[in-house]
Amino acid sequence: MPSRSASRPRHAEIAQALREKIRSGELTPGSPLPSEARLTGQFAVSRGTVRQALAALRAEGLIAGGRGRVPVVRRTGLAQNFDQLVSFSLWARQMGRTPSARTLELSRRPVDAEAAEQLELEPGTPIFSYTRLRMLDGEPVLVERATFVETVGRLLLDCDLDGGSVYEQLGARGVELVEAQQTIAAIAAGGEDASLLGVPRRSPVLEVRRRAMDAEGVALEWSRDRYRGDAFEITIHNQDTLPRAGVALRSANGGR
Amino acid sequence: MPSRSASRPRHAEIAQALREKIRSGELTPGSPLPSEARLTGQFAVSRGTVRQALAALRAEGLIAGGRGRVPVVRRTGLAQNFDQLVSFSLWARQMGRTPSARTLELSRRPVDAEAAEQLELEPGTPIFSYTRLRMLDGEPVLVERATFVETVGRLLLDCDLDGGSVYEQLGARGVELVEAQQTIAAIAAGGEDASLLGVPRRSPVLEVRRRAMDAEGVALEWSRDRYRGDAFEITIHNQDTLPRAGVALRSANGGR
DNA sequence: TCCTGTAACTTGTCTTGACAAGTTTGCCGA
DNA sequence: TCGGCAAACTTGTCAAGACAAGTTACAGGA
Repeated sequence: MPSRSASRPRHAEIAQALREKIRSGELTPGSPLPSEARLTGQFAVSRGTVRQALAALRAEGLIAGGRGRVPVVRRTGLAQNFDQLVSFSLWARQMGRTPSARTLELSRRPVDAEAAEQLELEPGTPIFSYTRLRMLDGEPVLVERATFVETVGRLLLDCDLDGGSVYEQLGARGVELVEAQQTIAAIAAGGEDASLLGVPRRSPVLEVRRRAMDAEGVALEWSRDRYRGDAFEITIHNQDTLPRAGVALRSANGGR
Repeated sequence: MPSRSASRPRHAEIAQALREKIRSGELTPGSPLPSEARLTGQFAVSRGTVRQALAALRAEGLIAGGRGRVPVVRRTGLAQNFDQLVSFSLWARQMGRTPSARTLELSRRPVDAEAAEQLELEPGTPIFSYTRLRMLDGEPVLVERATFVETVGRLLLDCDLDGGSVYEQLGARGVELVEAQQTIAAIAAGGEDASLLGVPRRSPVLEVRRRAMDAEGVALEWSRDRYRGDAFEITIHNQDTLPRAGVALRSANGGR
């Protein structure tokens, strides 16, 4: 009977309210949440709605609990979002390092076989691709070879590739990448990568291949990033029986 | 297959049934699932139960959908549960390969400095550790150096280290690891690892350091796994703005 | 032919009610 | 004081129903 027309779903509001209580410190790790029955009263909703909100927090790993056990705060969730996960710039700034970039190439060309398969394009379809050398405090650490479908890639021409985060700039132009599949491998540095990164040939390099998609699951980007093996690690956090994980890049020698 | 028909929640059974239809190819990526109403009839449950099952598949990224839009299969999913994620044996069997193991060492000794920090133990506390060489179809691909806290490690003496999955065997003895933090790095193979894996020295190797915890978040295991770089990759799937990811090991040259 | 509006269908949200299964609490007896 | 047992409490599971909001299909008119 409540109008609630333009507002968000009730369960989302409740989840957000609880999230903020956790983030603000009102609920510290280890402290118990109110029981479902109490929350039902506090928010004046049915138990199903409360449970929907709690399920969201549980999926984020913010709370733990079980049958007969009142939910307990696990950690004060530091909001990791997609940008942070795949954006070198955002990550570096958050770590207190200074990121920079040098674009080595930006072109529009027919898609090659591999990218065609990953982006689900017909062979020969035009795409945009660039190669960038990324640096931390002036030291080269990453060679980035990205490929974008034409509709998105066209926007790259208006972006400052050597400036801020490409994802950020694309986001400002209405391109939202919200899902990605990434594959991590250890390879030996080839001649070009070795000289760009300033390491000996055949040094171990961390290769991350990324296929990024929009909300509909349409692949828009296909990239190969190559990190100096002596400078980078990738950490994965996963919990429960479900394969969900928080992923964070971490510099191996620098900040700990 | 374990009995499983005993008293598993109905929604879990439905989710599993749908998962298998997807994995078996009966439902291919792009094809629509039956509507909730139809599933309600097929499984003779209420709509809430069906939705609970679909929510699980959605969290795993297997299906997509939205209001008024019938769910659609996204991909034939791999990684399913924590065991698969960290258990070489389970993963290999599911991929149709034959895993085997050779235990090189198993000992009880005082904890070293690094493991003490990871396991949050006092320096000098006794722990159990082992080194295993893992093989796929007889070919060595992984050197595993694991450290367990004493209460868990003691159980290793009753386990068949060269037989099935250690996690499976520990699970049967009441030790449930449900959370892990893993760090992935590319390093050069040292002399010992190189000869064990049968690759040249300084070959690229994928190192996975793992800190595994029980439901209360207490660290029970600290391990360093080293995979042949030419044989293994790790794939991460993450979606939404939330840091959830499906993680699946995948053989680079062999399987698939 | 093209477009538009409506009806049917589908999923999202929310409620109420019930029982099962596990945990916590506190009382009582030894 | 200690141990065990039972009641109270809590979460997990499931049902049935109702309405809102979005999508699809189709008939009919311009």
